[in-house]
Amino acid sequence: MANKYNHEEVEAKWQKTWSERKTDVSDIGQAKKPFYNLMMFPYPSAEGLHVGNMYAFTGTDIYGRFQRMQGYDVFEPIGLDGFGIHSENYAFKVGKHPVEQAKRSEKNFYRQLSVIGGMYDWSRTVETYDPGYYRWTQWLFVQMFRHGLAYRSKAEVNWCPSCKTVLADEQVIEEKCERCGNIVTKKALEQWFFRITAYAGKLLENIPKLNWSNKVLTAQEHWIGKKEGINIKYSVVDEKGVSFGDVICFTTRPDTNYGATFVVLAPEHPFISKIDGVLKKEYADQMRRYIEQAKKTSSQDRIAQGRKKTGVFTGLYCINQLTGYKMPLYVSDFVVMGVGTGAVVGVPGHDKRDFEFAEVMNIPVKRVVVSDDGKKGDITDIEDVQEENGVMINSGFLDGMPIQKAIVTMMDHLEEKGWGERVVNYHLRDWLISRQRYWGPPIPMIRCAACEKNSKGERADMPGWYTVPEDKLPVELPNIEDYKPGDDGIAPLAKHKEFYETKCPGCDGMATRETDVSDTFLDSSWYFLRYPSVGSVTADTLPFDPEITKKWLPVSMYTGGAEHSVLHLMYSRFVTMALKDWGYLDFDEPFPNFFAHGLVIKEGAKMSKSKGNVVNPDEYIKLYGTDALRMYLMFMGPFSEGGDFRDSGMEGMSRWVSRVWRMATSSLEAGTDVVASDIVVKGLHKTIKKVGDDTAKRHYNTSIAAMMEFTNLVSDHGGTLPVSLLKMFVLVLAPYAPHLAEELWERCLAHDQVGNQPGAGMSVHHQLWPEFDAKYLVENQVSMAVQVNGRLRDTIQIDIESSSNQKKIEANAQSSENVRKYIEGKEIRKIIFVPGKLINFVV
RNA sequence: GCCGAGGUGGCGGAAUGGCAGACGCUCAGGUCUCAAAAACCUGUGAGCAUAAUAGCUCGUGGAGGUUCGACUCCUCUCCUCGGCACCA
Repeated sequence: MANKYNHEEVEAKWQKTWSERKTDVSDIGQAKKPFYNLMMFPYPSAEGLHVGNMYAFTGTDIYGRFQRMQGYDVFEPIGLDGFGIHSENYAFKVGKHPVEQAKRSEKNFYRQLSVIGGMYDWSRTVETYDPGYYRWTQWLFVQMFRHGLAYRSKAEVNWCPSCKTVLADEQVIEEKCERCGNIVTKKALEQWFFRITAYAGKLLENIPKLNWSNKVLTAQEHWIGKKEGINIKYSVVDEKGVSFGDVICFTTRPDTNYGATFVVLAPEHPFISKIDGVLKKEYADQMRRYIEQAKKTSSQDRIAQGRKKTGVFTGLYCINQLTGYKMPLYVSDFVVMGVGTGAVVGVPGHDKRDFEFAEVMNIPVKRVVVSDDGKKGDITDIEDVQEENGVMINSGFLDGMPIQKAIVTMMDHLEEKGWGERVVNYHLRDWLISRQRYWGPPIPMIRCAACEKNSKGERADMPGWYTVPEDKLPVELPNIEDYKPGDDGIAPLAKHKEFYETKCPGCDGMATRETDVSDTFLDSSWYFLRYPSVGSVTADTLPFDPEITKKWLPVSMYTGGAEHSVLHLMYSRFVTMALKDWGYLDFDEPFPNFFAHGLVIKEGAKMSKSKGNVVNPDEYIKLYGTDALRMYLMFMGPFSEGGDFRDSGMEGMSRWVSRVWRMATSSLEAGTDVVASDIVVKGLHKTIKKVGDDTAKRHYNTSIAAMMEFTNLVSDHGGTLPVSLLKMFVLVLAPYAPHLAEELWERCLAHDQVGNQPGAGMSVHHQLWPEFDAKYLVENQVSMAVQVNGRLRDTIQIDIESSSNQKKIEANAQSSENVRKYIEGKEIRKIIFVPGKLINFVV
């Protein structure tokens, strides 16, 4: 059965051969035209490689192989993002120690990755849980601290009072603990943060320079969320006019300030502790009770429960200088401390949330006349509300002004008067690094109580804190048995004296190590810098080699899922910018080109274990082969959109692979006897062009369709090709079906030079992409559409030379019986002529 | 609520403002076979109509508009999916 394609045999043969011949190992040092083709790091969290991973990797790999055939030295690395909560949770689930499970996952993942046909450089893998890697993750933390970008602050964590444990967001399901079902509350802990907000401006500013899809760029833009506004200062008094200091409110709409009727503070606002002792007892008690209550529920929970906004009056007032109005000062948990200044000036006539509060608290509603229509200037339309409540109208000096102009005018006015100051705020929050968990790199910090007392420390603003000296890195994660997250939000490592007891780098006295580990997003925020340097002479002394980095970075093309639009991509950009500012890099954007691929679904439904419709690539590879699966995945739909995996479609692709095999083998058997018709030669050149153009654009589905059209054409014209043409087709096929193409290529070479076994350097994957000859793209004859009033009435065949001769085509078209039927006896008012395309008679 | 993407045959999906439905699946019929599978061939948007695979009408979520001509551009609208969200 020489004519039956044996995918198992062929694919195994080439995987072995490529590995032996180091076909895909990049020459990092000597490369002339480096092309760093990177896909997002997979995290080996579950049973193994998911078909979604394979989809992403295949789409990336085809691009890498195509670029290599364009003459680039392509480096396509692979590794595992194996630290972090996903891997840890999976280890718990299967009852294995995370260290042990990591080894098992690694083995299984690498086995699967080695059979999906990717051109991975297996000599340079990266695993985030490898001490040789996380040593440098810790080094990065140390740099952040030294440059003032790491600091400590209180932050809320999810807390299950029943399990007495900290939960990750994904373990909180509908406000309940995923394990015991109890309501999850919030708990404030001192934790480490990275000051990513210091780079908010730069992160935003660079966005137009990035060649990313709009979707991802706008997501980043919104996430950074630049807001230009003004901080307005209000003096606070009691009913007798005694001064209590100032409260500052941030607003983006100062033009509505004539309508301001109240001010609200967040429960955590520092002003509250300031006034607590001096307030009238009745107000102070009420306020304390309210704040106590508010602390127990997070704002997300309140929204989810649809609770009405409520608050407490402090007995104090803020003076609105514009109107002289005494605005009552409230405390309410709908105001969030982390947003703006943590204090809001309430304009119920122009803001829906302010209105809701005013309604409940019985606060008057005033509206301001701005905007061109002279009626309202508004974010939220609450006209109907206005009628019911008989609100006051206040025009002020902005009467009738367009909103944008009114905002600027008011800002100028407030600044002139010294009542406010223009500020820029961002939605972006600082990056919470600490995890009260086991499976991550220990944060490389040491705290010394003695130094703290004496106000000594590595940084003046953080007494008592020292970084672990660089030559003592890594701080290795000890292999402990009680690795599960424990009581009272204490990290597992905090129960191990032998781990946390250490000497103070400052005073040499007794000190303790930080026992939280870092966020898994930190691991993946710099891995792309490590890959090219793996195995270099400097790999043990530097996180990344300067020479190599200069040559290979930034990443030429980054491919991954749009679900990482904000977090991973933002963190990587931030880390890169910081490293540049510290002098380690000479570029500030890690991924100038990023392609977001779509998601795979199964028979119209999302894949999930509970539905039992998860596609395991292993089974399909066994049944149909890697190449057929690769091509089917790419054929399902546009790579940018994802696709619907259907078993019947998989069968179809498998059939086509067999057809290609038969076409090729029978062509080789027929040998020199085959003469290709013009139409086949033309078809081949058209296919080369089409597949080349579409692959570059990552329109893999239409590339494959074009290849199918070609094999259909061959089948209609004898079914065989001369070997010289077959070789060109095999080259076009190579990025998509690397094993099949390599096998056919070898056979073609053997056919060309009988008796000479092709050598290692002859791999189809080291060949250049075939050039099409433009002369074959030109048709002798074109078919032109003949329309009457825009409706198709006939098509005519015309020589290419005459296809732009309007006179001739008019005559030709009018001789058509069907066309005559529609124009006979009518006056032709106009003729639209598109050379080579159509002619349209307007009657 | 806000932002983004998208709605095309039985299905997945093709179409620089110029012949809608490429390619594949499905289904039906046929060839081969004792039979089946595989393979190959033919057909497959709906409707009208025909000796005819001559021709006609409708048709890209819906309603309008621009245009000789609209899946494609504009306005409004409905629905689906994804992201963000008391952001002041």
